[in-house]
Amino acid sequence: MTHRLNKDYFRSRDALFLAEDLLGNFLVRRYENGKISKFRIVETEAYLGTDDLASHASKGRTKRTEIMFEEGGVIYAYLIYGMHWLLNIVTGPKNHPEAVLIRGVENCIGPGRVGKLIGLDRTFYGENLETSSRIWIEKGDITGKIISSPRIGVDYAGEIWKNKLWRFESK
DNA sequence: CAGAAGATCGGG
DNA sequence: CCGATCTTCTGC
Repeated sequence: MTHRLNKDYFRSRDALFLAEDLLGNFLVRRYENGKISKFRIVETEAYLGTDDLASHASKGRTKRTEIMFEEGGVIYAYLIYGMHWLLNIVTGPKNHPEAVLIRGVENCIGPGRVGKLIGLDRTFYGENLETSSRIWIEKGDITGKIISSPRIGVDYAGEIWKNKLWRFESK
């Protein structure tokens, strides 16, 4: 028996809460050939609102970031360094730009690796996690303890934001 | 319109 | 430590 997390789950809490709460849940991918794979989420980061200078949403509403302003429960996928697709889950209510970056799943650490693992590309931008037939999140149990630390690769965001302990790992 | 930098990764 | 590789944003 499995339990697919619905839109209410993603829109009713902020990215900071959900980044930690998503640990232990399963990222589920149904590939074109029908094969279904489930990956336990073990590392995440929260990007919160327009003030957070590490968040793309701090640039304002653009064609790239507009999905972050939508109601939680959809995917924000984007290409970084010309070769890595990163998976983000939009959270919170509409017009409240937040997202959780999936940095690692069991046996596969690194946001670019996760994107490659599940075959992420631009067509996943805006995908609805409640209704999609190819990607969704299922309830799982947390194992071990959770540690938090500064987010990776955001030194450009300034002292306030780069030092936020908004990266979460289940050990 | 040109140039720089990026929520990264793998190889040497 | 450096190159890959391309989108996005900034400045002139």
